[in-house]
Amino acid sequence: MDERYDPKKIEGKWQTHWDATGLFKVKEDLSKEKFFLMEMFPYPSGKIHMGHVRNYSIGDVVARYKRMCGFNVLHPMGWDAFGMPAENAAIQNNTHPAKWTYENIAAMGAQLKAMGFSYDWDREIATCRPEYYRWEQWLFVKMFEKGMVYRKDASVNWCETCQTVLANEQVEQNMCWRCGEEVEQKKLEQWFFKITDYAEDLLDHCERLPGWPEKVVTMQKNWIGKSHGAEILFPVAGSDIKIKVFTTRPDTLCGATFMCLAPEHPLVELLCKGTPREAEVMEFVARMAKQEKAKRTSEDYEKEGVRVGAQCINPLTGKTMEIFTANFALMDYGTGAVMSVPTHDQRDFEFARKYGLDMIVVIQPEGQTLSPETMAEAYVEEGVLVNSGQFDGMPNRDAMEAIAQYLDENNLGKKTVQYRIRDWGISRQRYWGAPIPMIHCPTCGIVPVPEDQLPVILPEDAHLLEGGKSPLSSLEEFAKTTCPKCGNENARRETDTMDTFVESSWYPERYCSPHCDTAMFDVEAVKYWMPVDQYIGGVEHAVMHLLYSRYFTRVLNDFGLVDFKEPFTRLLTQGMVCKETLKCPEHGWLFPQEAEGAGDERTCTKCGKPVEAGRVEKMSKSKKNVIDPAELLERYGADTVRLFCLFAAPPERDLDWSEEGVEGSFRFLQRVWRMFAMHFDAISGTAAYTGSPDALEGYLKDLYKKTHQTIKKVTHDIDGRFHFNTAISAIMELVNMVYGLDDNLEDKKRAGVLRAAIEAIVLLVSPVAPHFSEELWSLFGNENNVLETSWPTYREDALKADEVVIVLQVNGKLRSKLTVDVGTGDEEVKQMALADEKVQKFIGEKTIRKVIVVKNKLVNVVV
RNA sequence: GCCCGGGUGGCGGAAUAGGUAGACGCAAGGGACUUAAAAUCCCUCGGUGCUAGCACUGUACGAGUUCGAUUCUCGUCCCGGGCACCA
Repeated sequence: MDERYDPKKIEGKWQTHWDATGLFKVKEDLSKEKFFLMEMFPYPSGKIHMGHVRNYSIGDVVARYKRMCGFNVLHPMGWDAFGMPAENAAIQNNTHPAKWTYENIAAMGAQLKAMGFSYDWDREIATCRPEYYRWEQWLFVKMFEKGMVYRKDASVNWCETCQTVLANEQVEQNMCWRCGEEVEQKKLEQWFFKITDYAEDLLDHCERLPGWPEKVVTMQKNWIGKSHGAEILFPVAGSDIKIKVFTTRPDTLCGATFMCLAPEHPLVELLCKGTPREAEVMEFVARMAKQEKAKRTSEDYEKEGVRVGAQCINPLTGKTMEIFTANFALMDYGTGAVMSVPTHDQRDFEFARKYGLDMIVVIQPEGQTLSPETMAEAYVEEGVLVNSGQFDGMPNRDAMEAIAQYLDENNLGKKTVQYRIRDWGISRQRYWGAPIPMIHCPTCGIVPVPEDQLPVILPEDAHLLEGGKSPLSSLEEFAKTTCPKCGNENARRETDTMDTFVESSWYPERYCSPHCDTAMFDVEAVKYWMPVDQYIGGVEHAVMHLLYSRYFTRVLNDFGLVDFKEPFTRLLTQGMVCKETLKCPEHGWLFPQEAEGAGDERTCTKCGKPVEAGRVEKMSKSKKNVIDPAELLERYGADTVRLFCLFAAPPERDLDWSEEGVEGSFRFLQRVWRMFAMHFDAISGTAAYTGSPDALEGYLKDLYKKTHQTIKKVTHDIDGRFHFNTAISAIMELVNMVYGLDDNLEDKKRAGVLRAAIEAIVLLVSPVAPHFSEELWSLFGNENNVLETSWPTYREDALKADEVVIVLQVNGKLRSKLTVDVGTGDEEVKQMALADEKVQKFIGEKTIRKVIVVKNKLVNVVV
């Protein structure tokens, strides 16, 4: 064998071999226990980045480990292939989104193969292919027929730069999540999925996701945002109109002294119409429509409102309340109307002070008397009701229930719950997405495309328009159609496409039978494989993608297509890949090669100014701190890159990139290779020793035990815990021990024990460095692949040590150590401890008050 | 503001039913091999003090529980993330 480990000589060879023998292909096999492992599929942006490498390296370790443990492992990969970057790139490079996308898929697929990931590539999917989105359209029609999809004219988030509508989740700090442009409001006819119908179920099952990180579950719960309260009707003075409000504090009802309506509330216009206030109110409404969302996020946000010129009646006290329209009242939460209780709500308090409105205290804290004149802020704590008629004296917690019940009995309101989550707006005014399979007929209205006419294929000959606007509406060959119901020839297709989160909401199911052309998926295959046993991806998808997937699974469940509700049993969210940044006071972010010198002394090559070593931050092009996996692959090979990604940090934590660390990982593989080569002749003709440790002695006995202890540790670290860094550490320790081999060539069992240790090392490291292990494994003369070999097992009798070190403490401080046989009696150990010279010294003249003995661990003498 | 995480050597990180703090790796220093270098192998490596073997001290900071606390409790500070006019 070669003296040196050269990844170039072995990685390509084994990749070809694995591919040719179909090693990674799987099919349903009822005789085996299944394990469905998925990593989040990538957007085909051009080439893979370190985030992908880390994510997929983690996944591949689990896949290979589970496979060796005897599981039938489904480990697929695909492409989240629709989306805006393709359009942007197409406009920029004068190409077509499809061409750009398919080329990227080919390039990135080759890179993933070069990483040696064990995907069943026969199951590869790309969401932009009609074979895929066809079934999404099919489901859309089914959902439409069942009333799970609807269309409404809605005020939506509009990004002028991207010329498209954004979902609430795609708006961050009122900026577009992709381009950073400020988001405006625009009214458009939109398609919505009724995800709110499932709000309660989605929330409820949050408690039943024990395999998910708590953080993600919490974020989902916050997003759904359930609050308990009551709906209350307030009659408008001198009219039949009643204003419905939602409140979480029905106990404060008697303190409600005014009412605030959202500017978009239909009653605002109705109530002010024909009054002297009309002009001012409508001016306010128009102003709010323009700036409301932008104002919401500004720091120096000011509560403001105008009187609409009408009053309503507090249903409990009969008092007249002024009606306002105010900027902080939101039309899309609750009922768009707020009963304002200035004494017990800080926002209402400020509003009332500003406009000089009445305040009535209705909750009195124990041992204190609040009065509206002297209050500096709203009282929001617990207390007892006052000024509330029949409810006076009642603790406010009880009053919530009592008042709600009273309202219900008198038809004035009812107990209810509200959710923060809104229906999922899926319409996108974009080209590169799945067409919404609907037809607008002048006579029949909205008509779904019949099943036998699906898929509605996205025309690939469309010319993209400057500014990113969708060309579909102006593409007559596409838009013009006949109504499938009445044959009207002036019907037009829906030209909006679907949010790309729709595609990723059901791709696990598709992986189970990716070539099924008679249905969304083969129900039996899904029954076998689903749900996904382990899903791995970035925490940035904690809300949107994961929530939508959970929702879609429920929809499929309602259609009887799947028999489960939760798609992902276990979830691992891995941390980001970060690297040091460099900043020049004049030239901003610098590439590493733009700085000269070392450490804190570096200077900018352009201006000579001292370079500030910035913080370690997530790799990004703009900060010029990215590492291209392709270069690493070329220099070190896939196994080293994989090893470093797994060794440098536990998966859920951020990983700090270190060039020296990669170098160290490479050195480790080199070291193992050398160890193997060094002992190869001595052990190649021998079988690994598998007997009892008691038949061995000295170093060989220790090495044998260390081997089995390592197998146990690595197994436990990988299985469920995912602490690959400590697993690798353990293997390194074993390797170090083999290096410390004392050359007692006389011992006949030497070769066998050595072989046992080295075989274990090769197998244990194989999920991390598969090509490397495969090569060494084959040098042993094995015919089968490592992946077809069983994961090593350990002997219980080889785990326990013969002797243990007992820590001797005096008053809790370490003073000495003692080596005794395992299982030495407490009393004997205690006597040995007391007789210890150093212990004696620290006891000195003092009296022994107590001696604590912990078996096989320590003795603590208290004086 | 509210809700979650997290603060351990020069660095990445180990160790928690409370029981030797710093595994493993990186960086650094020393030695061996070599004509030399690279590569490799071995050793040292939290801080302070000296009589060089010890002693003291040390897991963000301050208290507490305990024979014993990185681990449990309370308070403070800092960092990261999520939510935030949600009625």
